[in-house]
Amino acid sequence: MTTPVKAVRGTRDLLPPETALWSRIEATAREVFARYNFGEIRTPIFEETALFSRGVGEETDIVSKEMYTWEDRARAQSEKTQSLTLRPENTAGVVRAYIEHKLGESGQLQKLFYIGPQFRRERPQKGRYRQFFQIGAEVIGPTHAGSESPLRDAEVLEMLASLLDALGIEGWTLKLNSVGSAADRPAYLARLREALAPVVSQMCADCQRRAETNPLRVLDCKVPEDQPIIEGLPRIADSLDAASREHFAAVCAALDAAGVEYTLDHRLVRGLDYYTRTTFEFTHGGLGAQNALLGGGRYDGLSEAIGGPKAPGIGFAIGQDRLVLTLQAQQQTAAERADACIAPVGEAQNAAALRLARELRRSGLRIELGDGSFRVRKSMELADKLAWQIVLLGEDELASDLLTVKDFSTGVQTKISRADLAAHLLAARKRTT
RNA sequence: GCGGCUAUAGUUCAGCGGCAGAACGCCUGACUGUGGCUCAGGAUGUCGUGGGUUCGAUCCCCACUAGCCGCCCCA
Repeated sequence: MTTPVKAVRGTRDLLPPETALWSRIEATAREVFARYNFGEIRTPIFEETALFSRGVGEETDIVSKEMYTWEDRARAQSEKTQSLTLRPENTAGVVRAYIEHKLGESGQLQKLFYIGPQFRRERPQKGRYRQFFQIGAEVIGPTHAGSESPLRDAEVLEMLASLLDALGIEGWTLKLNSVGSAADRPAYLARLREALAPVVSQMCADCQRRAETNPLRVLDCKVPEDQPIIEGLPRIADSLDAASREHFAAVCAALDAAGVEYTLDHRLVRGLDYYTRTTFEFTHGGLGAQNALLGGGRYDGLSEAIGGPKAPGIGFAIGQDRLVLTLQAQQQTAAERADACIAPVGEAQNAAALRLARELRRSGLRIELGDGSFRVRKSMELADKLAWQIVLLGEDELASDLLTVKDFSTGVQTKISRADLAAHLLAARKRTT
């Protein structure tokens, strides 16, 4: 026997009943996005590698070691090979599409959402997969369309709070920070390096490494002994120019007015180079080491970084896998039941049963169809597992047009005329769900 | 990429250097057109893969693979 092929590391199959939860999350997200007047965008699963190296940043972990990249072969002698990459995130692709289709020329703010798989070659863990699913949105446009307005930041954050509430996620925390403009960043980094130089030798090994490779990440360190040192380091907030500071204050004021709760976290640092000014993360305690439900921020210079016009924007990506984990921990998902199971009593009633099932399904009912080769006892057992009610279809029923209907939740068995059956089952559904 | 733990029935998990186990689930019957509760029976495994030690390995050792936990990073 040949060895069976298995799903590759870090990927998995999603099966019922879990997929019902995935669908519900997507449906809720679409509803909420619609209320904020966002439209859907679908970008390709793979892009030119340069999009990510220039957009996300050559030095980020994502680009430097986590991308699925390959050389796509040339089709003809005259053609060159092309370096392609499975998208590790979707913001760069959306901004690429924004530039390519000259969406900025409309003069309108573009409000786009996406739902789809992303790929990063990390070591898999709970809540961290190599193919994972993000639900995200971007607000982007020319400055005169209001894309830089702090009100946009606040609206996006308020929308996220509403979405998590609509999904039934309990106990989330919004962490908020401003990492400053493209101009603020180098100035702050210089100050940070200066402050780190005399103290870094007293910090943990990770911090000593981070001080070299990515000093911002030192702020993220969780080692208790390092905390007093980190508290003494310069804060990003103190290095912001007046415009950034004012912008961030306006975001906070709008959130206060809307009644969205948040905590300021001056150490919140994001791992993608394109983030500027407002950055945020929604976390949930139940997720363990991967506690970020979603993350995002402003990216005022991304369009220009990949060759487009000035197009400030703000966006986020939600880890759908992590929403599923959180919701599963809150309430266990039960298999969904059909409204009714049509059970032909003998094989002679099979054809009539299919016809009845067709009628009921056309009225919008969820119907399981049994088999006349089953004994009634077995049909009852089966139906009780799959459906809320059973409709027995035997010789008597067909002759009289009065069908035997039993409701498993009450145990009550009645005779219902065929004409009234659909209405009866629909009414029962309102009670049971 | 680094460190640790784990891998046995469909599922959750016991187990022991000498015939492979439980619970739940599944199938059959008691009950030939009535489920749930009960009772009686039954089926199910390359014990993750490959090597080694041993008379003998599911068990001990090594490697690999995968999952989980932590680091890193992020969604």
